[in-house]
Amino acid sequence: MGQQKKMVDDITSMDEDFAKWYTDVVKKAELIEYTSVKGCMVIRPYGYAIWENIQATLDRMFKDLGHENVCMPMFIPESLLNKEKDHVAGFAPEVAWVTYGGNEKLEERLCVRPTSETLFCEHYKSIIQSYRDLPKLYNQWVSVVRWEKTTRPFLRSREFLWQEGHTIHASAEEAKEETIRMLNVYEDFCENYLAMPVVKGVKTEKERFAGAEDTYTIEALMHDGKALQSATSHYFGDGFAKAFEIQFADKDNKLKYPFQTSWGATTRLIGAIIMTHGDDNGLVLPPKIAPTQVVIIPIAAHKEGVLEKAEELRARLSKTCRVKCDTTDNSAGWKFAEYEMKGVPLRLEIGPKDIENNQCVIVRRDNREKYFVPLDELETKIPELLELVHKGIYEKAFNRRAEMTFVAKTFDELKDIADNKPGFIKAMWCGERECEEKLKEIAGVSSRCIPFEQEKISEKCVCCGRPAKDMLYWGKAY
RNA sequence: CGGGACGUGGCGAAGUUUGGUAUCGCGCUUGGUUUGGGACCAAGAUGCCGCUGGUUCGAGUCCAGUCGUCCCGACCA
Repeated sequence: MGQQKKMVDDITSMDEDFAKWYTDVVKKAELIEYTSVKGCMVIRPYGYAIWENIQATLDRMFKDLGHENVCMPMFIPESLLNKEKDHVAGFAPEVAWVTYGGNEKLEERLCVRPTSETLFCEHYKSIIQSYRDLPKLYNQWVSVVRWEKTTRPFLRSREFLWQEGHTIHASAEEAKEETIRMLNVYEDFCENYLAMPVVKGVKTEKERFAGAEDTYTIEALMHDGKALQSATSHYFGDGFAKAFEIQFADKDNKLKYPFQTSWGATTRLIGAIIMTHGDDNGLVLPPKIAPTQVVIIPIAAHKEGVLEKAEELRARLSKTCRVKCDTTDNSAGWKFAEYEMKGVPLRLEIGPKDIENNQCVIVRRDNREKYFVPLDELETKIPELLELVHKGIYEKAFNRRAEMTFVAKTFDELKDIADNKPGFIKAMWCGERECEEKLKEIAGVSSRCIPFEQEKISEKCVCCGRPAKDMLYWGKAY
């Protein structure tokens, strides 16, 4: 049997210190361990299993839309990184460089990829000649490195795992469609698999990805009222194609520049799950990505027949769900606390009394509701309960977001909300960068996105009073 | 990169002011009793006190440097 480590120290409560609560959960649920390199963490089996489930689901969604997986190198020569000037300006400050190979100093230093646009461009240039070669719908699952100054597990590490999709199309329209299609995939995934409501929209020019024409985002609201950008999708136009001289012969036999997109989601999603659903007892995992969906706890396991029954149920239920049976000799109470901390959606208790009545007790992680379930109904009841947990945590998150979303019509209102009420602020904006910067500087909020679902809150910009263009979500962000 | 806190068995801490035998709780090992909300008894094992140098008869403690971690800002997935 595995380790039987005891977690006697309580998790710091969220209200007391949210940041401490977060690191407590991350450590005590055994998701990560720190290493000797700042910002580089070990993702432990339980944490990695969550990522594998995220990965498996997204990968299937991508492939259903015709995307293919590839794998680019980890190194980018400096000259290649330098080709698109906005792009390099955006990333240069945070790249790690390789300057030696063995004992030899390299003639040209290599950066460890912070993102792979340049590599994809170089590759596309060499494989695309004709419109018949388009589109290419590529994706890769790799890690990237960004030398961040401040690091936090999952939310900001120097190396992180992600997928980056890179597509290239014959027309701008097709590329734009792809950008939105993938944004919708992320929204679908967050809401229906992670039970996490998101706001979908486009970034302002100031917040745009380096080298993109448009950056689309889904923004989620964490328990403490801070926003988290959970995935992005970029439309590049033909800017990269021009910088990298990618051209194709179209049907009319004229050389044209193709249009590109890129889109990504990272291990940050695990941080989002923790901070969206977690509570003072620890993690609460969305059933669809929980490594263990049901944990069986034998009660009075020394009594005759209990362990056998528990094991029999485990074998039976493994066809229905991801199930685990804890047969260690820790006390039942210890196990209850342990699996609550690990966020397992359902706990199944089976003891002598239950066996006598041919039933078991099932307890939901999200609200601790208790169900007595006849053993022969488990195959139907468990999927139902998992679905209820999914809906329960989605609704809780949705309602909390609604309670923490405020409307500001004037600068003073906005400042007051920003200072006193954590959450999203909806306010009108004139479109000027100056106002955006002023709100950041004076109220401490950044623009999260211009949501697709617009509301006309007022006619005037919340900052300068001039005629407003759009309604924006503002907030403090991770 | 600025401001703050910190580094002592696996984990969490005390000890540092005033230099003098390395402490406590948890975990771990063995045996026994327990088991429906973090059980108990007994016996054990585990320390380059972050690292380097200095002061001193003697340094976890004082001095200098260095590395790293966490939190709050600025920047970022």
